[in-house]
Amino acid sequence: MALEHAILVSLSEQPASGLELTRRFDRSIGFFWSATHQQIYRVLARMERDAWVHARTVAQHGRADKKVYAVTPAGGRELARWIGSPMAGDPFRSEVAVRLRGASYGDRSAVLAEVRGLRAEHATRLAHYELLEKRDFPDPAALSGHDLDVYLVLRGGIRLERFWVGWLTEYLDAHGPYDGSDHGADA
Amino acid sequence: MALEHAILVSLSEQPASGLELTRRFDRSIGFFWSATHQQIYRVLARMERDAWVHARTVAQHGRADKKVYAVTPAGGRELARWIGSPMAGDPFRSEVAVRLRGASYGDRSAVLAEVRGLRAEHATRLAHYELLEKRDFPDPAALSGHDLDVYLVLRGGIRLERFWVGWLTEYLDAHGPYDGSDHGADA
DNA sequence: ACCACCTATGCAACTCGTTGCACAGAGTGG
DNA sequence: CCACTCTGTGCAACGAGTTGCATAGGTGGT
Repeated sequence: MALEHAILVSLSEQPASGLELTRRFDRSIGFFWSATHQQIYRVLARMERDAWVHARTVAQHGRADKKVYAVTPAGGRELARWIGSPMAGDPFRSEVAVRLRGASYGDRSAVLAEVRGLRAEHATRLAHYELLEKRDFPDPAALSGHDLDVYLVLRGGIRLERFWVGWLTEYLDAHGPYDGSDHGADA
Repeated sequence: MALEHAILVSLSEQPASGLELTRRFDRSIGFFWSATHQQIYRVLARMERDAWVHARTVAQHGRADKKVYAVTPAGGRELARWIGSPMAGDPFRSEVAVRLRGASYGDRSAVLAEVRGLRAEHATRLAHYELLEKRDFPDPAALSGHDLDVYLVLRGGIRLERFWVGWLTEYLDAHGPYDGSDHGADA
């Protein structure tokens, strides 16, 4: 549904091959949209068929040739059309929430341990994002246009990680009359 | 992947028919997991085949018969197993984020209008959740067990809606040198 | 009597996404 | 030279989820 458009955004920022796109989807774009390389290749093929992108084969130093994709005018029009189309809120689908709600039907202490691990992961990611923010956007007030958009999406990632850390902490506090530190391994 | 387990949680709380489950997935459970009735019927059939649930046909007043499903011991064991299995963080996949990042390739003012509408929706939902919190959980400190879990998941919904309202507000503030109020209709 | 609508269940076809595997060229180490 | 690994591209099969439609009984309006 939207992978095509995520790819159009990414290729508009900078043309890339399938594998390069895959790496982006494991990094910056991947903060809010993930995709495997197979899916990307398949969608790229369809987009090329529809003339939304155009491939240019590039011979490389020692490696295999790569096909570098760039957005065509038709692709740009499609992206602009989609950007302006009505926006639906993202459906929130959380396996974690299902588990938390069902915790009393399983091993509560195991769930608490998992939640501690999960909170640690989110805290790590949050720290990483905050580092990126400081490093890449020292003066947010000076930003505008696409740079500002990139910054604001990073801000969204930061806010989201804070949501997770906050919620999981509330969960642990409510269920654990223990202290916040771990007597065990994780966290 | 997890719809089976979401259904197990819901049926553990209270047995239900396919349509009743569908309504739950449009309400409380649906805050963090959505499913259409077709999908629910299909998964229920598979779960019955695997003996995770057992159906009892119930004749009704005037309406058509319904099949009320309840969790079997085997289903309870499966749920307990899943609850205790390693928990992966929920992948965050946001079409909204893709649009915000790509806004400069389309009509910026249209995006801003959409974002204002979206923020209004999230604010409405937040108010609704906060009402539920006050009405159903006047004394959270007294909760324990499954009731506490239900409350904490609602708290997650509240925190998530606050995330959305906060982020979208930051986006609008950064892009709109206008005031926060709307000269138009939404917001 | 007829039509429209509601509850309740379900099938079929399709899209989206994941997983596992394949293949080809090129560099690296034994 | 052979096996291994890395990059780069791709197919096939499957599972998850959505959309559209079908059916069957009951209820209420005209």
